[in-house]
Amino acid sequence: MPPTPPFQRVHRESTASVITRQLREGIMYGTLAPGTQLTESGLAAEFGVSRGPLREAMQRLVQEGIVRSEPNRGLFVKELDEDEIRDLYTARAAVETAAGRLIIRDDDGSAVTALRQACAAMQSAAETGELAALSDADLHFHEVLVTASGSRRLQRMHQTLMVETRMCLTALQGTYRAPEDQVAEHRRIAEAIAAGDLNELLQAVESHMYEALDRLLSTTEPA
Amino acid sequence: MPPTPPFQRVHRESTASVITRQLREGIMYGTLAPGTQLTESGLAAEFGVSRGPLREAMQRLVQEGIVRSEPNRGLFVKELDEDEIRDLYTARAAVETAAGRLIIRDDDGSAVTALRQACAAMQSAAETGELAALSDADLHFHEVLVTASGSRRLQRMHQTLMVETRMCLTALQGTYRAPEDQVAEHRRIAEAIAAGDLNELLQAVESHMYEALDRLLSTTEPA
DNA sequence: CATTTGCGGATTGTCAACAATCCTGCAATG
DNA sequence: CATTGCAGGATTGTTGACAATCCGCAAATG
Repeated sequence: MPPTPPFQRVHRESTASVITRQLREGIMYGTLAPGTQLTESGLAAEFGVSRGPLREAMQRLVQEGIVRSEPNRGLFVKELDEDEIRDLYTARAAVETAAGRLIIRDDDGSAVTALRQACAAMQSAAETGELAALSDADLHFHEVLVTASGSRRLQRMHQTLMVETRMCLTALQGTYRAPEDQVAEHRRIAEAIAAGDLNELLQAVESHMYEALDRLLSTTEPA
Repeated sequence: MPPTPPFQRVHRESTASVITRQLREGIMYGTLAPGTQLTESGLAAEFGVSRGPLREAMQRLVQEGIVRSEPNRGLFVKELDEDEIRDLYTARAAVETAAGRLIIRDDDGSAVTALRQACAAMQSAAETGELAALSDADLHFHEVLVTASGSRRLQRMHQTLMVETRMCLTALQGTYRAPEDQVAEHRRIAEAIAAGDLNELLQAVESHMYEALDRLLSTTEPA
């Protein structure tokens, strides 16, 4: 065989994958509001494909949990009530805590560097006052955290959870808070990991999620 | 409306769901060995359905991560190499630890009772020497643990992980160890939760997973 | 007037056939 | 002898059409 062929394998994305991704983004950023019915024939026409591939994409989204299927009725964008949001952040705490533990156990220093960089990015976004950028940097931090753990399964789980998180943020735009605090919370997580302090990590993640939850649910209708 | 109609709502399971479940079980218990190709036409004929529903079932399994899809080539039962197994148990530790934490935080006592019952079931299976029953009771314990946490997302994640766990156990039948130790490890987890001792819980789960991993990987080809 | 009953429209569920793609083996070629 | 080109067979990818199911609404009924 040729010694280290410098080409990367071509991989054409399947139609269903493309559709899945597009729909997912639409749901994430609110183009497809929660509760919206996703009619197969309509969407198939929009994407310019048959109903077959589209149905496959739907199956994936259903299995991901961001689309709800009512048999013989239709598919709907899942709505997140208060309990669901609570559960979402519980699950996030679980995954991100585990990721932090793995980093503490295995890291050679690169993970901590990446986390501090992510914090710095948040910091500069906070200073310039760009809230959209700050929000992106926020999510990016958590992505870095879980990616750096090296666990594919944690990454997969987290990806799904982040889609739902983005759904929440999109639905409730305008829940501002002091950007400095926001940065500080993340820095606390990063430094807990850097210090290898497990208990501090647990508390940092938990309180971070609790803060976010509190912020989200206070704006929701209290009914 | 009639006062409390004594009938429960009928809900027919979709064909894709039935097929998904059957295939999943087949994979779990080794009827479909890792690496096996799952040909659509063949399976469709076996199930007596068209390829449409079967493809949908496949999509679900792919998204669950227990079936691998090679475009234009086919679908294959996913094989678990050493790193995958390590990652699997890492993820399990993450989920079950989180479940335990939730129980410590929220439980009214019923969860602890259920866990102790599960331990008792293991104990009696260990005493009578029925290894199959012991294995079932083992898995049942972990199911109870996560179910009692009350988090739907943790449950969903765990379900997938347990399918893969069962795959491992099926593939490597005959990795025996002292049943008493096996029971003891679970009891340690249950009692850590009962005592509300977080650090003990973390260590109990971690060492339990580490034991299981060690047992699994020692029998694998060391290549 | 309240309840039931049947119809119309729309959507999902299923199917069988067609097109595109890929692997296998063999023969042709240098 | 290694490589290339080319059918043959098989499998997946896609499509459009048909059947089954469900909802909403209006007419019929007591």
